[in-house]
Amino acid sequence: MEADLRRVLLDTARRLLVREGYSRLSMRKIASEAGYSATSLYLHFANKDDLIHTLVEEGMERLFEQLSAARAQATGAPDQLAALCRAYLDFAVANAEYYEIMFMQRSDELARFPTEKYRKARRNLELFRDTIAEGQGSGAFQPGVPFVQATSIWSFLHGTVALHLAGRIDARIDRDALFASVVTLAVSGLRTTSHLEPNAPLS
Amino acid sequence: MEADLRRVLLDTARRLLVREGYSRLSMRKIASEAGYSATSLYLHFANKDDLIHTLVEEGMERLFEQLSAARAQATGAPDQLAALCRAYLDFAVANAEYYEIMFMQRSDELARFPTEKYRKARRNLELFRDTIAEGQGSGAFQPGVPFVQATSIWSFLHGTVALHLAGRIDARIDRDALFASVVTLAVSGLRTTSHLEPNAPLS
DNA sequence: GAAAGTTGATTAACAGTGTTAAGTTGTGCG
DNA sequence: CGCACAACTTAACACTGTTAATCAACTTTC
Repeated sequence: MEADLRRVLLDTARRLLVREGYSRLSMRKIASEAGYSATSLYLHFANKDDLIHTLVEEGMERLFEQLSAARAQATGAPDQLAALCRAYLDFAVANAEYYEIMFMQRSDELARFPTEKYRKARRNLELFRDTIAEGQGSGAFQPGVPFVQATSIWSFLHGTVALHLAGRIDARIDRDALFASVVTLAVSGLRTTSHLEPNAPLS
Repeated sequence: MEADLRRVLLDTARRLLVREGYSRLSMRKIASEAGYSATSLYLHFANKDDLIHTLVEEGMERLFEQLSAARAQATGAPDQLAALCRAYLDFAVANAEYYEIMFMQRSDELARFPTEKYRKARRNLELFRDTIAEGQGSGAFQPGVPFVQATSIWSFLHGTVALHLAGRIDARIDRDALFASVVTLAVSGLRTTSHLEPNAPLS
C-alpha cells in the first residue's frame, strides 16, 4: 500500500473538488486521478459521505485558523466581532467549493455530520460566542444569550454567502459593498450605542 | 396523449418531491408513478432542470400569495415587514422540500434559473422592498436603499432557515424562539427608534 | 523452507441515474 | 387505402455509489 493512501486520496479529492466543484466529484474520478481503482477508496473510507465529512472537518479547521487570526489582529470586542464576520465572508468566497460541502449540504443528500467531528465545527461558532460575551462584559454589547446571538449573526452571514454562491443576489448589488454592510449591521445590532449609518453608498 | 400530461407529470413530481425529498426525485420515478415510461417526460420538458424550474416557479407563486396575504393583514410598515418575515419563515418550514429547490440549489448542480421565470421570483423580494420604502416614507424606517435593505433582510431570513433545514442549528436553541428573535432583529435594524429588547427568553 | 494467513488492491457486477436514438402504435386526412 | 403525424415505448449509452469475489504479494508460523 501507498505510504498513506488515505492522505493521497484526500488530497486528490480536495484538488478535484476545488477544480471541478462538488457536483462533478465522483469516487471513480478521485480514484483514477490518483491512479487507483474505484473500490480502493472503500478500504480507507466507509463511503462517499465519510470521505466528504473528512474534507469538511479539514475545512472547519482552516476556517478556525483564519477566524482566530482575524480576531487576534483586532482589539476590543466590537472590532474583533467585525473582523470575525469579515473573515467568515472572505473564507466563503475564497473557498466556495469548500464552503458548499461544509454548510450548504442538505441533510437528506449527505448523511448528518458525525458527532465526533462536530466539535471542530462548533469551535467556530464559539469564537463568535466568546467575543460577544466579552463585549457584554465590557459593556460594549447589549445583554442577551451570547450563544443565541452568535447563532443569529452566523445565520445572517451564512444567508448572505449562500445566496451569493447560489447566484441569487441581484447583479446590480455590489458584492463587497453588500458584505461590508452586512458586517456593520451584524455588529451594530449588538451594540449599546447604535452606530448604524444609512447604507446609501450601496448600489 | 393524456388531456394534459405535462400537468399530470408536474403534479406527480410535486407529490413525490414532498413525500420523498429532492434527492430521491428521479425522472424514472416520476414517470412510473404517473404510469408512463421515463422518456415520456422529455416530450414535455427539455430536461430535469426544466421540470424542476417549473416547480420552482410554482413555489415562487405560492410564496408570493402567502407573503401578500400576510402583509395585507397587518397595518403600518413595521408590522407589515414583521408579518412578511414571519410568513417567509413559516413557508420555509411548512414547505421544506419546496424551499430547498427554490433557494438551496447550488448553481453548478442545477442550471441557472431562467430569466423569463425570474420575474416571479423577484416579486417576492419586491414585496419586502416596497414595504421598506413605505416605512421610509412615513418616517418609521431609517433612510437607505430599500432594495439593498430588502436583500439584507432576505439574507438574514434565508440564512436562518437554510441552517435550520440543514440541521445545523444547535438542538438547545428553540426554533420558534430563534425565529421570533430573528424577525424582531430584522425589523428593528431598520427602525428610527430602536425597539431592541434583550433576547433573554431564548434558550 | 513450505504452508498458512493477512494485507492491499483489483475485476466483475448490481442497481440506479439523466438522456438520446430508434422503433412502434394509433389517429386523422386526402 | 395509404400517407403522415403525433404520442409513446424500448433499447442503449455513459455515468453514479457500492458490494462480492478474486488475485497477488508479503508475513507469520510450523
